Amino acid sequence: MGLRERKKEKTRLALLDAALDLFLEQGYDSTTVEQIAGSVDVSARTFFRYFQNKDHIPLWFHDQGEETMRAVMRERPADEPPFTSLMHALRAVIQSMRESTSEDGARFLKLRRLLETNPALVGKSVARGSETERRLAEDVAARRGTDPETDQIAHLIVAFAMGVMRVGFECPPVEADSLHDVVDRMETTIELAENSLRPGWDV
Amino acid sequence: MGLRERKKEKTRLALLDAALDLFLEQGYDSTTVEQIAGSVDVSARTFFRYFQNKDHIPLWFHDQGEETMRAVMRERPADEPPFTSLMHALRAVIQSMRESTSEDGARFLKLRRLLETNPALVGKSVARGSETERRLAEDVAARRGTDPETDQIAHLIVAFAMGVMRVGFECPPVEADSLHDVVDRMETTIELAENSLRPGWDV
DNA sequence: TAATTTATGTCAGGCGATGACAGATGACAA
DNA sequence: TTGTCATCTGTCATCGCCTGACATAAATTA
Repeated sequence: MGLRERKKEKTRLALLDAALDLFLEQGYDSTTVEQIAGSVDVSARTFFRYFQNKDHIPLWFHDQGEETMRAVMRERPADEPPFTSLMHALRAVIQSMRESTSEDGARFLKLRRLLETNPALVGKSVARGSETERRLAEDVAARRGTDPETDQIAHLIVAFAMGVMRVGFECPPVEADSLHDVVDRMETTIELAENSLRPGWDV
Repeated sequence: MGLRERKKEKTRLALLDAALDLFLEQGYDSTTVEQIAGSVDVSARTFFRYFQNKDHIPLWFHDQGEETMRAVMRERPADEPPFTSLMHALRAVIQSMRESTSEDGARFLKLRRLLETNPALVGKSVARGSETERRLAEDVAARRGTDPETDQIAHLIVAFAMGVMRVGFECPPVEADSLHDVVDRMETTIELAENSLRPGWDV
């Protein structure tokens, strides 16, 4: 990895951390992009070269999560019920969080604190999830050998799975959460969901 | 109803219709608030007195839907399983659509066409739904006599119900959809969901 | 070292959104 | 009808997000 790439990665993380800290200090809305960029000695224009827009700061982990989930989905056996595969994918996401560096873990916890104090951001996070949902529905439909446009069951499977994910991450909104707690709770939520569904509903 | 109120309602609908038509003609992003306001002979500032922001145009039906759902939820018997009540509430929403004026019906169909051509708007629509979801979860928790902050099942019930709603409304994205088709499909989706869940899961 | 690629800063500008103020318009009572 | 009051509206100024265009500086490659 050349100097150029290392510098870029460094700047990206610096912007991310500066933004998260500023958001938590003085609120999301009252923090301007100029402030974020300024505290890393970078122009505002450059900020937008690293993040598509201001919202992408609190949503950057979504991209990681989606990538992980889809990768796992491709690896699961083709004859496994899709919802089961999705739950495995979910477990993989939290597993990768468990194995993440302490810096990434800290970022995630900051993010959670940010989302708890700012419901509007939860909405934006969910909005981003809807794109993920569409892509996952395509994956599921492909596995089921159906048309992703018309296969309601495929969409329902994914919608339920993402619902499980959201509930696991967001509820209950513990104040001083540890990464470990989040992970454990997700496991609980998954079991709850699996017990709620009729066996074989997603074949 | 005085002249003042009638005028306001007229302006609101005029803005709504003008906006929807412009969005469909030239795209959501390339339509400015100034254009919308201009085509109704109103200042841009006034637009923002009728709609909180540009996004509220495609999301105005959400408010109606949420109101209907929560009203139905309050009327359902307290000992009915919450998910069942939510499905009744969903049916009430589409029933109210069935009974709506032809103008309102036309607006809804325009909206659907708009959402189909603009995935980003689906995201924003879902984002708005997340607030609804939180409020509904509080209602469900209240009925279950639990703490809405910690009752994961309440959140899961609502998350599943809203998933059913989204799938019913959005999938499949029929080109020239009639209001009747949308309504029928929602009924199918509801039955699909009810058959997927284990009886008594939501008590 | 020279040539090429890529990242950054600066500048100008559009668009969404809000506060403040003044003028127009409908509501209402004398 | 008239005058008062509440409310709606337009104008203006301003902020913040975001983008395109261009020049400069830095890293890569030959």
